Amino acid sequence: MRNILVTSALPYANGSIHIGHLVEYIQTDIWVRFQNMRGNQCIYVCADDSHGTPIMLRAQKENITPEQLIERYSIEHQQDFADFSIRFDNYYSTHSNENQQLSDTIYNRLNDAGHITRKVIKQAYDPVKEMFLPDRFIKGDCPKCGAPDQYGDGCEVCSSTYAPTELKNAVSAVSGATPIEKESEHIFCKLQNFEDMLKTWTHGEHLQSEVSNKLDEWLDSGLQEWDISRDTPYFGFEIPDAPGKYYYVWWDAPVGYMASFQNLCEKRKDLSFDAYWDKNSQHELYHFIGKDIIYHHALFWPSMLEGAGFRKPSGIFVHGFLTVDGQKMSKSRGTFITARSYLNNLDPEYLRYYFATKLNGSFQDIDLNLDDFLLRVNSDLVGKVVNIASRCAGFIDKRFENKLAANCSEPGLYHDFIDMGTTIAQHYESRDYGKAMRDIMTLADRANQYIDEKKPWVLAKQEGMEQQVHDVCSLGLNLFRVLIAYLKPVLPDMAKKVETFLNIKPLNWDNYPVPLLSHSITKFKPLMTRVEKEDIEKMLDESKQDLQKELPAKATGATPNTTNSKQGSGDPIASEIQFDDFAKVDLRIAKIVKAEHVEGADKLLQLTLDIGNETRNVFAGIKSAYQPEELEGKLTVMVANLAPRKMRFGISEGMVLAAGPGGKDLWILHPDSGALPGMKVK
RNA sequence: GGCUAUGUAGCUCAGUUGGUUAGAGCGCAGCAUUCAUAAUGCUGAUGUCGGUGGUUCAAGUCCACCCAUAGCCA
Repeated sequence: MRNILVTSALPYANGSIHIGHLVEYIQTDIWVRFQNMRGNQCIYVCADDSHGTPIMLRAQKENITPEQLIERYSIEHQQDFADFSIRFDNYYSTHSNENQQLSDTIYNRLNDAGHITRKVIKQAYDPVKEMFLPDRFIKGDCPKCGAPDQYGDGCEVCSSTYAPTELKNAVSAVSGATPIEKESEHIFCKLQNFEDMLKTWTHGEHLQSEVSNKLDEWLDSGLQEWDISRDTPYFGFEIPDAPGKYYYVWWDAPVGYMASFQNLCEKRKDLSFDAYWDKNSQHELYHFIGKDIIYHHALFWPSMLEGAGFRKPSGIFVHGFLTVDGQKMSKSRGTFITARSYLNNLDPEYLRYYFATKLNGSFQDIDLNLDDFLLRVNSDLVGKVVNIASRCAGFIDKRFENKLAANCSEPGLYHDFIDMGTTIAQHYESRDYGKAMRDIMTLADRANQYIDEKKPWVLAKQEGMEQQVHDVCSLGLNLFRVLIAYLKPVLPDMAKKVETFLNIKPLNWDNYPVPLLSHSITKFKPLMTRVEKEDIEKMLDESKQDLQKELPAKATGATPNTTNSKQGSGDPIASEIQFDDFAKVDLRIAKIVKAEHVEGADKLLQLTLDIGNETRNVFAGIKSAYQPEELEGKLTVMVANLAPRKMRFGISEGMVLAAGPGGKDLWILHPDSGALPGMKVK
């Protein structure tokens, strides 16, 4: 039995969990469940990351204490995780006694060993608010390209990086005052003392090769001293020998892993803190993280542990980011989806499965393509897997009183399924869940092929074929049981339902090699329903509404003059495109020759458009704003080369252009008089 | 700007150390089937493997440059 301690990165306690976060927690949870199913002891701990300037300022803005703020998010985060079946052994906070003590221990030991130094640095200071400003809280014009309203650390327009002092017309985002430069003594950790250790460690099979490559860049250019202190006011822990100085949030954040585990040890007598964290521990320790925080986990953290005489991680598993429909999550597109808005509309197991099909153990970004998501989940889980049980269970119920056959008719086939378990386990172990899912679906295909080949529904109509029907359907359910065992780390809720249906003990990785024979099962109930397109759309709408709620607050803060040009839309301008991109869209003047209601459609009008050489049939979602009579005879603009789209009421061959938030507030475009149908808009 | 990755069928992705006509799933088309939550089975079409050069008997795979995308730069 292996003893394994696993962590996911600590979510920051000033925002909600979104589906981007969930990639990591789902990836980790699957791995932990897999390890436990194998009979290993795998402990999974996490915590909220509760310190730092953003939390302090956010709490001030809301007129509450930071403690109240982080308590609120702690409750929310844990509820979200629980509802996605992410099962922590302990979920704690970095704002805890254990964390403070461990942070101090590590600091003191590093200090005693001469790894800590102090020097005076100059930093931006807000004279009104009387605080030093983190880069993110200074805004100004980019020194390279002049773009206004950029953060102090880098420009989002030309993506250059610079020091906040280089910003032009810099202002404090906290008070609006012009920052001044002020000196202060800071405390540094001498990372260069750990350079040799890190060079060895980062190439010692603890990391993915692409991560080692990335680290080489930093190691080759030489490590610098790391600034680990921040001046008061700061929400965090005061450094023992430095009044008014606090640990930088990235100091005590990874210590939060240890602290959470220590807190668990206080509750569970069978666990020993030292057994896992002692310098000579033989237990395994893994951190799952995103690719943005490699630095902190693969350079700083091992140095802290080494310097303080603790063990270093056995491995750091880095994953990529999530895109939605190929793009960064966007609030205006509704693809900035929080865990809660997903849960309000869709089954969490859909997402667990979909992420599993995409994850492959590298730090490539993964894409949630919503059309693909729907097809994939419905096809694989409902059409293939659950269907096996569904098509066999009826026979077993109606003809055999829910009792399985006494013998296994095709031991060869059954053993093929069992044998595949070795490969699938290897894929899980190496976090290549995509390959595991593919193998499982190949087996599901084989089970369906087998049933189709034997055709129990035909046998059932023949005299004397009862035994065969019984054998085929019993085997089908036994194959299904094996598939569910393989899927259990990904789909724990479905596995539980199947355990009830099959009347069996909880499945683990060893208790299925013998098929169920002469075994009584319970009545089959649908195990999973299909993803519905409308539910996805409802989720996107809900996410957009969340944005609308945020907007008014922002708008009132600005002066009327500057908002005028932006009024009517909170949508930020989309990312820059080239002329070629624009030229791809073929816009034409169209004459609305006919407009009519569509029976059964709440939002659509059916338009017949004349674009010169041809007429087009277009369904437009403008019923709430226009009567058909108002439109007939008018000219408008349409996208003429949009791929035709099959809708419930027919095929739509393009779209007309309109602006507005929706409902009654919707206005279609009209060209100035003189334009003729078919003219290209350019 | 530097670095690390990524770019393969409509979509999502596999492609081991360079080696025959480049694969899978979904989608699409046709046929079969109706036990099953319109779920299944069989057959089929689809690719300048981001671009340009180069190394080689042979390049999706190696090298150089370029383009696009993502992230990091304490």
